[in-house]
Amino acid sequence: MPVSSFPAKTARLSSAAAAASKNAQKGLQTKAAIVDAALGLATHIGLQGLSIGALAEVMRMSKSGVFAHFGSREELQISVVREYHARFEEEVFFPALRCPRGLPRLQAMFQNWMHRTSVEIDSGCIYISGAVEFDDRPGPVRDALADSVQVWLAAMDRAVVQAKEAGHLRLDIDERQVVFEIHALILALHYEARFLKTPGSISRANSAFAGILTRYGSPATAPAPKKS
Amino acid sequence: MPVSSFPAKTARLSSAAAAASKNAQKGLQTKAAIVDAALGLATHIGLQGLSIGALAEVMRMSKSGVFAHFGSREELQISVVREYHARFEEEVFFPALRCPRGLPRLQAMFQNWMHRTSVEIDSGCIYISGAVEFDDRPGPVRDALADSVQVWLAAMDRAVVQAKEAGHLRLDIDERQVVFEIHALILALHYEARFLKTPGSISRANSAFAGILTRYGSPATAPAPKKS
DNA sequence: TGCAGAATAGAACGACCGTTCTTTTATTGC
DNA sequence: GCAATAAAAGAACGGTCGTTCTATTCTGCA
Repeated sequence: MPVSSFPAKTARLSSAAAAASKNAQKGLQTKAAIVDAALGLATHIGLQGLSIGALAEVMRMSKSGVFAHFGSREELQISVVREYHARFEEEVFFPALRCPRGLPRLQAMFQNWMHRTSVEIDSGCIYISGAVEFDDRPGPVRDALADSVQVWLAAMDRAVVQAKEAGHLRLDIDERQVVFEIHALILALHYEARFLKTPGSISRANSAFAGILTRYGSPATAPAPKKS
Repeated sequence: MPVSSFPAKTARLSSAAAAASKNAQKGLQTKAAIVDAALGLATHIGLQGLSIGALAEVMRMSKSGVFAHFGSREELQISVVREYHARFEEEVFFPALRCPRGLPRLQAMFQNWMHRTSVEIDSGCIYISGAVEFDDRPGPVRDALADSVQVWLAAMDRAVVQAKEAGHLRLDIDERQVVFEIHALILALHYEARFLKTPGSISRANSAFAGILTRYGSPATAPAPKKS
């Protein structure tokens, strides 16, 4: 069962689904290539820093040629957010679903998230940069960003609940609290490694996660060993 | 002295040194008022979003009138970072120094930090927005930002070491690890409260801090009670 | 009071921005 | 292969940006 049902209206249709349903017109694959390049730019310089002129230069196209695919800069930004969302799911969430419910899946989700964040130490993360850029700038871009993040955090919530149900985590804990603390580690890793360039941040995030599992782990179960 | 030749040196001289040496001329208090307004703007829209035109409008001055005080936009941004740093110290760090070393001071530092972050849920924090805006944009603004943050994190490090020396925290822990986890809570609070508008984030950060103290607290001492 | 020098205003610059409109080129269906 | 249509280019727009230059106003000291 996919994690997201809500953003799939029409624009999501035009990016992924339509490419498969109808015979792929030229324009759609060009648009996909533009979004891909735009995502590459936006991760480094942010959604606000993303300009159509710079994007056109990367694509070796004219500004108006790029622009025509989206109709507005805002729509371009939303397309980038959706593409990022899709890749995040593909890379972090879906593979973890193959692990059994409970602690194994929760650990897989964190490990995949960590792996992606580690890569993003060099490239940047638009869930983090976008949060800063749009935190008091209401509008559809902000909504797309916030919705994507909420979907992922809700998936983490469910994983924690399942770990409780499986007896892997204590029953009296608040799953939101656990997810808050895990989310905090990712944010700190990004901040300290990408901005401050503090060495050893990755292992600090990992050992803090182990600490969380120990603290919230079911007393029946042995404290989760760090394996693999 | 013309402001144009080497803006970085002359502008810095005219901000701090001249204020102490000569009696405060008119221009200096105007400059201070500009920096104050600039800080107010930058916390909301970021250091990148801060434009001289908008700042001039707020100050009811001409663009060139504002500009002349700094010589460059970059120098304006640096002045804002320095002002933010000074206020952060004044509000978070210095008051905590009146608490005795060890756990009380560490708790005071965290509480002051939390209080400031709680206010910044509405106004924004340039240590966080600046990190995103300048994380791969090298230069003096980035350096000023990173240095300020490092100074504060180093002060937190010292507080943890002192808490170990006082026997309040376990001796085998890495102080950097503790500070990493505390920093993480602040970042998550800012993210979830300011961007996602998740209710209850403040108390989640507080209870996570209590958990950190419990986990790293000296077994000799009773687990730190949540007081005040 | 008057004058040097600082502080501010005003206009203009080149550059880039998102967007619109028109024209040309490429692709598709028959 | 040709017409219909989609895709891309090109030029231009009004706007904002940081910055520069010159002119004006204000301030402090003799």
